Amino acid sequence: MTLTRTEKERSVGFHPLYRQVKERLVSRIATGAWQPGQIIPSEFQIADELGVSQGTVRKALDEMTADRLLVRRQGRGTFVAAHDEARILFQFFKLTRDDGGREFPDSEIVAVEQTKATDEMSEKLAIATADDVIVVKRVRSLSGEKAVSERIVIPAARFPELDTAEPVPNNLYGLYAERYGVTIAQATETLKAIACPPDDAALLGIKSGTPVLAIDRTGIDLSGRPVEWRFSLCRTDKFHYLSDLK
Amino acid sequence: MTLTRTEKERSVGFHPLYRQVKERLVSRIATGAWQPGQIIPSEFQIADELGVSQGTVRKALDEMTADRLLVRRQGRGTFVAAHDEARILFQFFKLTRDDGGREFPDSEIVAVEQTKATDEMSEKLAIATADDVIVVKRVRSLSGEKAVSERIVIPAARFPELDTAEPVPNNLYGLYAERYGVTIAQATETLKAIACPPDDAALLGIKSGTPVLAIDRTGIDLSGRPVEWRFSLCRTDKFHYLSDLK
DNA sequence: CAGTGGTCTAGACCACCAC
DNA sequence: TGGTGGTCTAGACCACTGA
Repeated sequence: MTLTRTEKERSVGFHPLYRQVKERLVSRIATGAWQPGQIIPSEFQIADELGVSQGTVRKALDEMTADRLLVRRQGRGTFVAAHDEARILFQFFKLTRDDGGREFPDSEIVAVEQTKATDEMSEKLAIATADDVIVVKRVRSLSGEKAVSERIVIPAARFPELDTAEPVPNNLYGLYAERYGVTIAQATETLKAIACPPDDAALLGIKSGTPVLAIDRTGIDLSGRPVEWRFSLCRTDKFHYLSDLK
Repeated sequence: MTLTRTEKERSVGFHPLYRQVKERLVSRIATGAWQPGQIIPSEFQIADELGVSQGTVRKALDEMTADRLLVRRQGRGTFVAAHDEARILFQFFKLTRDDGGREFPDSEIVAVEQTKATDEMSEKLAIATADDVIVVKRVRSLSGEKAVSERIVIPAARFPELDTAEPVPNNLYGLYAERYGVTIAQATETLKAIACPPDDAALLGIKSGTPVLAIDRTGIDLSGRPVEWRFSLCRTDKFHYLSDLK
């Protein structure tokens, strides 16, 4: 049995067994041993393998479910959460039509290029200045109406050939997960109201200077490292950003 | 023992024991039997009283802690969460200085009056048209700088004499909880970028038409009913709205 | 030191699903 | 009908707090 509480661990800092189990299981997702959508072994199988009780495994799985890393289905099993559109709509896409209808946005790619990171980019992504980055610019629509103009910056080292290998899909987080094994586990967004610059105004079909919602998002992976920097300008004349405070 | 699973309950719809326990304990907070900041009985005491095991009580308390209704302190006991400034700062006040410093805002009251609800107000608060409401207008500052101009609407029936009995405090949610036994458990916010109207611009000391962040918030109590409607205009030249996506 | 919450275990039974 | 997750229980022991 590898999972145990040694005297040293006990003295330095207390890490409950179920957290050690959780760390192990998270790393199985992070390394790709467990793929998105795949079923994982039953609680008893994991418990036997790690030499702990089923209740301890359950507590680890419960936390991972709360973190949206797993999906449990009674009677069927436990599955690695996929970055499908339904999940993204719920977790990451907060812009909604004013009538309340929620839908996954369409995307129209404006540009994809690989360049050297600016100081700002390298700081946001915690990489070295002038490291290669891939920059995607696109316009997103809701119900056929242009709603968002955004620029997405990702480190080229973690996403080789994303700019050339294929057309950039609508669901980027799904691509990150399936093709590159990178799971966006959480994100931090900073919101401001600004006057829309001319270039984005032209893309969105609105007048330059119109107030728009500026969203500055940093996407974080399973190990807590920043993976993506995204800057979005959103029309809010017919749409709004939804924030639930709980 | 009052908590048990009868044949009828079983056939109609399954409600696990720990949820029944939770409902009971939540209602103790809702009715004021347990006051904010007060310690509640130990897990074993509650278990004995309700005729269930300590593990079942624990699961109910765990959920209530996740809902921020309780605060657990190892070695000391479990306490009813108070609407103190630290909690509000974390849960409800999302506007932050651009340098990242978080602080509880000061308030300067502009007007307090009791009037008849407009159609919009009565819809937001789920009350009858022309029911009495209390309207508070105030300007809030961060680091001494005016940041928010807002209007708060609450039903007069649930907050008798709030407009006259005392000066309106900075921490409104604390007043709701302590004086009126109304706990704001969660809120829904809708965000838009708009051009600042002249009146609010004057209050904030900015030019009319400047893009500002408009926040439309509905505050919900423990039973899920809307209790407060709040409309805020926020300067975002030196501040930003923080949203964590998890 | 007593009392509280936190962890871990073991076992029983229920609800749900697929075969 | 067997296997999965979900609930409930009982008991042991650990970690933390305050008197």
